[in-house]
Amino acid sequence: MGCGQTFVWQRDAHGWTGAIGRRWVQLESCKTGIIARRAAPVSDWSWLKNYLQTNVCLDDIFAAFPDDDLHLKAAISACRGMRLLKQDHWECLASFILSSTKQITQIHQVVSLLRQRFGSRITVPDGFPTMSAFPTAEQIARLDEATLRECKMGFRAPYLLDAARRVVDGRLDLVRLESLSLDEARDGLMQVNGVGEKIAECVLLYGYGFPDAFPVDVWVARALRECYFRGRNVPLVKLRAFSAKYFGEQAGYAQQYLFHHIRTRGRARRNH
DNA sequence: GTCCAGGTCTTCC
DNA sequence: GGAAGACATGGA
Repeated sequence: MGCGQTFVWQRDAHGWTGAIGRRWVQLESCKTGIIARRAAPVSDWSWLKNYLQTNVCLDDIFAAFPDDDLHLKAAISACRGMRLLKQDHWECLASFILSSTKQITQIHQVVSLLRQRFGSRITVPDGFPTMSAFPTAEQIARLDEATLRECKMGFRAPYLLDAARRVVDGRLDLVRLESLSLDEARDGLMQVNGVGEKIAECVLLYGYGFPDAFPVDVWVARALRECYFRGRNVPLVKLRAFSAKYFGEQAGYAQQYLFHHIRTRGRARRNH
């Protein structure tokens, strides 16, 4: 949950607490799997299984990676079990619009402010802090730029507003993108002001499950240059072209493991 | 105080 | 079509 795909989960003494849609959830890993707790008893957990993509066999994913890639092998062993999530389309798009040139801790802050101020309150168990859902496109579209800027999102405010209004008035049909090819879906998302190739790929990977979406951000670019180009300053377009060919049909998973590995490795170094 | 962060857009050549 | 600068905010 701390792997940069989503910005809603908070770690506490019992694991991770967050909301999937309007459902408050607490997740705790144990030897046999994951313990999930909700505010009230439930019998149907299919929405959580879908979110966590528990039906995906990671060994099959790893088998599709390039043979004998020691960098990928190291990244996998550093965080074995990490999965790509299947998030809500709108929440994912909105969150990544807010992500450009912001540190991940700051994205969490902005998303948290947005939820608190404009999202609908959701039910939490007694004794737990209040929580709100991520505001819908309709809730955002009703606001103005100045109000959004109060959530510390700066120049990204008009971008978020543009996205929300496109979704509300139908110019952007987020459901329809599911049935398109990766290229077509990416083009669709990039109609939104403030959504470039990188943000579009993030949404298509974390919100739609396109297996070969491959966001190249500063971290992934750093990892690619270091691992596959001997640290040379290879331009972004060449890195993208290389990735599209090299990593294969499960490139998105390769990206996520490389991203997580280079970030956590850097953190470990700084702590020494 | 300075640098830079899960980028993108605009301007200028 | 590619390089350079602008854009808000705050963590490190």
